[in-house]
Order: sequence, then C-alpha cells, then structure tokens
Amino acid sequence: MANITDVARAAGVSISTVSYALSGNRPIAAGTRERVERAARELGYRPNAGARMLAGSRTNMFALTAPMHADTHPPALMAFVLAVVTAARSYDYDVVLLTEGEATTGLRRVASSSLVDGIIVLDVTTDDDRIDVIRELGLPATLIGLPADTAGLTCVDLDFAAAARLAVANLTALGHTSIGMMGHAADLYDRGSNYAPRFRDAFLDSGTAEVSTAFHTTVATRSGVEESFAGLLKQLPDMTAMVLNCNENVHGILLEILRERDISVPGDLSIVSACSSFSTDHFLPPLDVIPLPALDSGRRAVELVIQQLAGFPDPHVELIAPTFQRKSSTAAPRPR
Amino acid sequence: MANITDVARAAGVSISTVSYALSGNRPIAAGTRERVERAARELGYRPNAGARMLAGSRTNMFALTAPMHADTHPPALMAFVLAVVTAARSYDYDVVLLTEGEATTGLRRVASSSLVDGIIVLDVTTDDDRIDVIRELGLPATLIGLPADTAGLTCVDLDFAAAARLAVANLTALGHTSIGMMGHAADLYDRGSNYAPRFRDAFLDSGTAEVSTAFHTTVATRSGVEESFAGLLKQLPDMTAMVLNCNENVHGILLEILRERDISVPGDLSIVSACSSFSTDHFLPPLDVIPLPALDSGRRAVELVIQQLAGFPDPHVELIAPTFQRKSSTAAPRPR
DNA sequence: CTGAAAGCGCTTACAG
DNA sequence: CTGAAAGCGCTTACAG
Repeated sequence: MANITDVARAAGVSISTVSYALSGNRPIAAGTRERVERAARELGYRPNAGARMLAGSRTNMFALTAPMHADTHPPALMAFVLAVVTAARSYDYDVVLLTEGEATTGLRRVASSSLVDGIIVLDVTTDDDRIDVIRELGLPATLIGLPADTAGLTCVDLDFAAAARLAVANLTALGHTSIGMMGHAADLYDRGSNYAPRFRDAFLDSGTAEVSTAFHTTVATRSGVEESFAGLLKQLPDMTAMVLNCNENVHGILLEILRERDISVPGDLSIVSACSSFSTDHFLPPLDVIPLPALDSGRRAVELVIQQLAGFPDPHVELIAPTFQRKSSTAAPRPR
Repeated sequence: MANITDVARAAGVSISTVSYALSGNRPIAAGTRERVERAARELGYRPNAGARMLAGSRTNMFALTAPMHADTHPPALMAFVLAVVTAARSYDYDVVLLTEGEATTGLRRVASSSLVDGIIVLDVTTDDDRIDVIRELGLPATLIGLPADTAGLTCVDLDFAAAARLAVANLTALGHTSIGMMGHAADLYDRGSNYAPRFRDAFLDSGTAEVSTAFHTTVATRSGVEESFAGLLKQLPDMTAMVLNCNENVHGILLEILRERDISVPGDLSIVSACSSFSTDHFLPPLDVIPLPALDSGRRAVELVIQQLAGFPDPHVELIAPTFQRKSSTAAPRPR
C-alpha cells in the first residue's frame, strides 16, 4: 500500500505538497498538482484513514443509530439507513452503524474515542434515551423524527400533519364528504412514537361542517381489518373515501375484502395511502400515495450535520412537505 | 477528552504502562493495573480511534457490503445487517456500511485506505462483481451466500437443499405423499440468486416412487397466487401438503384463498413455510417454519473473519443446518 | 515489572 | 509557490 512518502518521491515533491495538492487546502502550481495526481493515481495511493483522523480535524465518519424495536417497520428502517449512507458518501463520509443493543453506550463510545464527526439518529421516539446523550455529547447531530422536547436539537421529519391534510384535501377536491381513516394498531398511538398520532390528529381536525371524518385503529390481520372497516362504516355509513396510514399487509387485506364485497376502487370507494414506505404500484388498483420520503429525509439529515460541522449549529426542526402521487385509486364519488 | 498522557499522569505511570494495562498486551502488576483502570474510568478515557488504527495493526473496523437490488427482501437484509453489527460489536468491532451504489469501488476504497480489517459480504449472487474484488484485495472476508465459484473464499449460508429435504421429511413422516411447492417469482430462478434454485431442486429431488412433488413459481399478487395454486393442483390433484418458499405477502394471500374455499389448515392441507425471514406466528394458523437463520449467519460470518484475522485463513464453505419449528399448520393427511 | 523512545502516516502552522 | 518540521495519540519493540 503506497503511502504519502511514496507519492512524494514519485512526484519529486515534499509530502506536504502531496497533501495540499490532493486535499486542495492550499493553491498548488498546476504542473505540480498534475504530477502529484498522476503519481497518486499510478501508485493507487489512498490516504491512510487512521492517520487522517489523527492528524486532521475530521474523521470523515458519521454514526448512524438505527434501533429496531417492536414497532419498527424493517423495510422503512432499511430505506432510511440506505438513504443516509448514500447521502453521507456524497460528502466523502462513511457511516458506522449502531444498533438497539448499544444505543446510548455506543453513542458515548464513538464520541469519546473520536471515531465520528457527527451523528444521525433514526426512528426517534417521544422520550428517547438517546436524546439526552446527544445533548450531552454536543457533537453535530440530526434526528430523523421528533422527540417530545426538541430544544437545542436539529430534527428532520415528514410533516405528518400536512400529509393528513393533503390526503383529505385531494379527496374533498374530488367531492368526497365522508372520509374514513384506517390507522395503525392501537398501541402505536399509546407508545413512544408520535408520527402516528400526529397524522391521526390532523386527519380528524380536517373534519368540517361539510366533511365528516372518522378514525379506527387496525390490527394487521384479516379479522382486524374487517373490524376496522366495519367500525368506520358504522361511524360513516356514507363513507366514499378512505385514507390508509397503516402497514402494507393491511393494504392488501383491505383490497381483498373490498373485492369480495364487490366494492370497486375507485368507483365505489376512493383510497389514498399515506406515509407509506413501500410502493403501492403492485396493488390492484395501484394506490394514490403520499410517500414517506426516506431519501429526502436521509439526504437532508446529512446536509444538516455537514452544516453543523461547518460551524453553523442553528438547531431547528425541519418538516418535509408531503407530496401526492396520483395513481388509479381515487375518483369523484358516485352521485347518490 | 482525556488522552493517554492524562491517564498516565493521574495514575503516576508511563503511557506505555497505561496502554499495556488497558489492552492486556503484557502482564502488569495488579496494583498498577488497578490504579490505571481507576484513572481511566475517572477521566472517562477512551483510546483515540484514529491513533489506535495508525499505531496498531488493527483498525477494529469491518466493512459490510449490503446491496439492495430488485430481488432483495428488505426485512431479510435488515435482519442480516443487524446480526452482523451485533456480532461484530461482541468482538469490539464497528461496522461501516457499504451500499449498492458503491459496491466494488467502496470495497477498494476502505481496503486501500486501511479503514477496515475485514469484510462481510451480504446478498451474494452467482456472478457477483464484488467477488473478484474480494479475491484481489486479499483481506479477511466472509460471504453470506454462495457465488458460482467459491475457490479461495470463505462462505456461510443456510443449507437450502437440506431445508427443502427437512420440509419434505417432516411432511412425509406425517404420511403425506403428494406435496406441492409454491416458489418465488420466475425471474428469481433465472437471475443471479442461487438460493431459490438450490431449494427448488432439492425439493423436487425429494420426490420418490411413493412421494410426488410439484413446483410452481408465484407472482406475489392475488391472481398470481391463485394461478400458482391452480397449477400445483393440476399437477397434484391429491395434494395434501404444501411447502412455501416465497415472500410474506404470498403466505397471507394463500391462506386467504384457502379460507375462501373452505380448505382448512392443517385439516385438509398441511403447510410448511421454508427459509422465511419473517415470523409466521401472526398467520391463522401459525405456520410451521424453517427459519432463515439471519442471526446465526451473521454471527458465524463475523467469527470466520475473526479467525482469518488471527491467522487461520482456511477458506471453505459452511452450510448452516436448517431447523424445523412446529407450530399449528401440519397434521397427518385425512384418510381418503 | 516498568519506562523511554521510535514510529505509524498524515495535516497544517511556520518559514522562506 | 513549496518545504522542513511539529504534532496528532496511540502501540510495541527495545532496555533495564
């Protein structure tokens, strides 16, 4: 493995010139830079990571803490993880993964050993143990998700309330006035996560004198979905549209039930899938969707850590605006 | 952040004694070691990661290359990723995640910058670009999955052929003689992955004069599952048992179809779910399952890299024996 | 049983 | 525009 001395010798310059030429940290004569670059290329030189961390002010490493607990939807978590890694690489950062088992201790460890320059926190819950550690460490960090107290923290998240309003707005624009929402399992609304209640509350608040809304939790089984659907129909006998904020299986089961009962989508019932981490294209019909923006969230989280590293702390909460993707599952309600 | 000099001063010893006392790399008087340990604890000392990498022969970092392509089942990938990270941590190793976008270049990069001591390769396909790079780099590495040519490589994988035989053996032991297999989508058998065909071939080879077997690919939609099921019944009109080697949605859809047709499980039809990365407990009935051993695979992959680091290369393929978990979806076939 | 010192490979002030 | 040198914080042969 060629080191900086080898490159300097090959290029006929000093090692400091090699360092500066490759890092761009000071102006170098064009000819010199070219000779250095060629020598580096020919020798397959890559700066030693450990030496760089030790000598420089940056480690070029982020920690990504990605716990996996009962409520975690693995595909969604995976999407965020990949988004963060990809975004980090675009800034020449590598990502060290920290798991549930070593959540707070892992953060302390990577921070105090100066392994990482910054931290990205995934799947934040309302009262998350990791939050206090993040505050205490004072390292650049961005949370994806909202804890109860965001003071002093930088957070990115989908605007779940706006997503609910957007779903309803699209349906009311088509003429719907009776809209049911099939939600997650009940315990998700009681436990630490807050995205589910944020969506639900904004959905219910969208109800007006003209537009009736109703909400029902859903257990992700056949009977659970049947019960949820029946519960919504009981509250809204004239329901012509549904907003789904629940997992992929529930989507499939619901469409199944509708098919059996000859309720056509979108003829008899319009459906919008909201905050979904999966594609809705394989459903019959493909469902209109407000996607969970994993890619945007990951990219933005990385950008915000990079900004903090550049000396602009500016703690704040950034809510990502939802987008509506029209597929084939919404239409005007049938005239009565 | 306290460094080794601070600890040495506090403990009244030299920095080499601190290093040796904490690493255990040479015998230290008990009293001295205790003083050093206390000083380190009180100062919250943690060796600087970069300095350690540079001075030592180890970086205490692994690279985990986890591509996500069309055939990847995200929850399964996530399970392997978490298993590897957890296992690595038990050896005081951190894991840097490499994604699809930077598969081969990422491996070269982390290797030539001496960022990692070893590599774990996930989701290996038959002709995987990363394999040549792994061979070329010569770093300790373990693949989870089997490439076409395993010469010189260390590989861990579930014994998919044994899993197929185990599924069939459990069913024949109950008296079944006509067993259908619902497989993945057709293109998975044509493309790079080899676990799917390994399972299928061993399944079909389990057929004997007494036991008939049939296989059908399955598209993960309602109509796809119906078609697959019909295809199996056509080949095996007396089918009394099924082996599922397909994704979670197909499981749910199949059970749905059976319920509609009043085919009871396991009364009329026994079912075994094979090589599944998800729990089968939430199905009605909970399905007997041969789990995909993500935890074991990850742990074993890490152990094998650690062994290579210790100077025992010993390239070989290690197939993990499948295990059968009885739930409530198999029974003796109804007497005709 | 312990210490003084070399050296790992960089980055970056300090000089010219 | 470039170089010589200090220094980052460790590990580990070398000495005693």
